[in-house]
Amino acid sequence: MDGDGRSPSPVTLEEVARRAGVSPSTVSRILNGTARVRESKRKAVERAIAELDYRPNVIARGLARGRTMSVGVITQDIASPFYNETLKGIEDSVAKVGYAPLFVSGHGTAAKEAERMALLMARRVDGVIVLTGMIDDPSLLSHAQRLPIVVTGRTLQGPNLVSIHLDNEQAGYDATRHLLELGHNRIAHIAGPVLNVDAQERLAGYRRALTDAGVPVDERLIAFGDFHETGGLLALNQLLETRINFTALFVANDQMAYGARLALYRKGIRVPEDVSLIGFDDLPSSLYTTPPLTTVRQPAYDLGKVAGEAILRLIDGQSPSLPELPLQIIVRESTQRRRGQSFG
Amino acid sequence: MDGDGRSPSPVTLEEVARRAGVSPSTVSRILNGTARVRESKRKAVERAIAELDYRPNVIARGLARGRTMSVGVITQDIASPFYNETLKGIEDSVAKVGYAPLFVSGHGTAAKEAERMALLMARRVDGVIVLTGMIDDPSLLSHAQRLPIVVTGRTLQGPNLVSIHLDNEQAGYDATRHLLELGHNRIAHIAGPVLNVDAQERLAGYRRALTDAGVPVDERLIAFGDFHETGGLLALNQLLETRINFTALFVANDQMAYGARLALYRKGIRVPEDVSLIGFDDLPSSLYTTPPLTTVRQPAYDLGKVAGEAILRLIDGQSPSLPELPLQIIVRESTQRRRGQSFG
DNA sequence: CTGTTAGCGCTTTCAT
DNA sequence: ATGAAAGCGCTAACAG
Repeated sequence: MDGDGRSPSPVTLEEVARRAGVSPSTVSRILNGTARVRESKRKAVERAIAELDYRPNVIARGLARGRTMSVGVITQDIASPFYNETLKGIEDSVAKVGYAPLFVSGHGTAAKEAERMALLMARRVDGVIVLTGMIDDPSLLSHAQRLPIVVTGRTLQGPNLVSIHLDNEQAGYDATRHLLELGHNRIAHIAGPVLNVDAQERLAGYRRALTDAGVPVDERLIAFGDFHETGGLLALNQLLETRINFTALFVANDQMAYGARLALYRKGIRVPEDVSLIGFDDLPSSLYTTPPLTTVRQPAYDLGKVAGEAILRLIDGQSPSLPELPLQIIVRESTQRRRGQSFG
Repeated sequence: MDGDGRSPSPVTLEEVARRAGVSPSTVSRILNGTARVRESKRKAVERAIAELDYRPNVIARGLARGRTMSVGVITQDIASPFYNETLKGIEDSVAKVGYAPLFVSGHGTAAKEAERMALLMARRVDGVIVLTGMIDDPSLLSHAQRLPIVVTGRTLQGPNLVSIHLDNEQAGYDATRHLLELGHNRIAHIAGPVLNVDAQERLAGYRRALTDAGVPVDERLIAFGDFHETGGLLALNQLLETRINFTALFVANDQMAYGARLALYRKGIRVPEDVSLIGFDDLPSSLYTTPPLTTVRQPAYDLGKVAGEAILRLIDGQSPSLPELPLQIIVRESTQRRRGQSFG
């Protein structure tokens, strides 16, 4: 067999026009609501469209209008459990007005991201959303000269560019504070990649909360991971090796928290009886870990929705209004009051 | 502020031609390697391209060639933890030859999928990959008359269409068999949605394994869920309510297994000491549950890779060769030998 | 080997 | 209100 039985050439606008006995421009006008058209012609055209099952060619339209009705989305990894919700939010918001998102993986390196950006520009996307990329600010600003950009996970202003930033520092502070309020004062932290801005901010919040509470920051209680499960597991083992005691643990994202939780399980250390554990992100499955994970909820879906709406406005030449996106602690069962002497 | 500082109109092929002192066709030929061109001209064109930082307009090219260099991908939910790996596989395989995937969510309903399919066709994608859709076979076959299609999760043959099917029945059999071999004979099953083919097959495998082993199938030991965590939790509670004893549990996917695992945890039923638990999919996080989950590994990434390669071949008018994609049991720590009298 | 000439399917002046 | 014509950026015969 030789799989061929290709398309009986799709119907074109011209055929519709011919069939309806009008000119192509009239059909176009009706399709786009560009101008008033006599009712009789409109009817005829609509009939022709239905009979022929005509579907406008979005590509051709894009060429003619200079708009492709598509937006690029650069992610670190399209398979990341966190960003998937965001992608969904983007899809939902842009699809509503006929836009299609083009998702590409940046693989977490600035070089790859630059390459992907070029690819998106070659496809003439009308705008691009960069989800916490590694690409540097100046490059972003320069790309913004050619097309609208919205970027998450950093604060950056510029013509044709908006950034959506969540207050990770404050959330890191709150997470740590939650632990402090439960009476813990030996609180370890598994941070994310050193170069990751979100990770840096969460760590800063952790330090500030400790300092504010008069608890000295013990650097030996801080380990670093890669934002993946393995990283959390490794970091926890490292923490354990230092033989420094701690009764609570703040992990910079849920994936690493899962890894840490397993490492704890292996050592027979119970959660939350022996150590309280708080994560960050609130992945869908964090509600179903044993015990369900206390964590900082990131509005992943809403983030996507807001980013999608923002890029649409930018494409429209308007300046988007960015609603506040709160980070919120979700207390579940992996944290509890410290047994023995209480804090403060 | 009014975000506008739009693109200084991208360089076109014609400008390159002018600058290099050749005709547009020559530039095109060089770009596409369509014909031999004198070395001197090639050099001149290459210089012009570099100087102008020219990027071919993929859209215009698509219009002219009748190929858009993009493939559509219909998923149930682009945020599903299972299919994300698959999407990545698709992206990796098609991006290699300059193709871009267009991911759209079918929301698990035939109607939505049909709408998405129309959308993809309006964008003139060169082919589409349907990941276990709800859309019926005849519709699929009919769409295949207009463009190549590869579909997963069902067996279907046709011109311009190939299906990639994994042997879920056998895997369901193997999973149950694993439990039987550990000495269990009161084995419950949480199945997926009744209308889902994969779910049906896994259930059939479960029945066959039991029957083959001379263990009567007890319908009260079978509950149904929605393939999400909640569904697993609910189904397990339902199972518990019937007060029928079981010492092992085969759950039709990992997400529901997580839910069931939490329900067990809440009742103080230990895994694997009191009940052995085996899931299906091998989601990345199943390696990090407590205890790590025994499950059936689905080659999600490879599935995407194979699907991507297949659609490319189909687009090329060739018939793809489909490698076997094995489903394999991964024994971890959530299953163990039944205590007390052993089976057989 | 290379330039000229038509389109690809649609939108958009510009007339009428 | 509507048709004719030009053009979006590129490719692909068709002639040389």
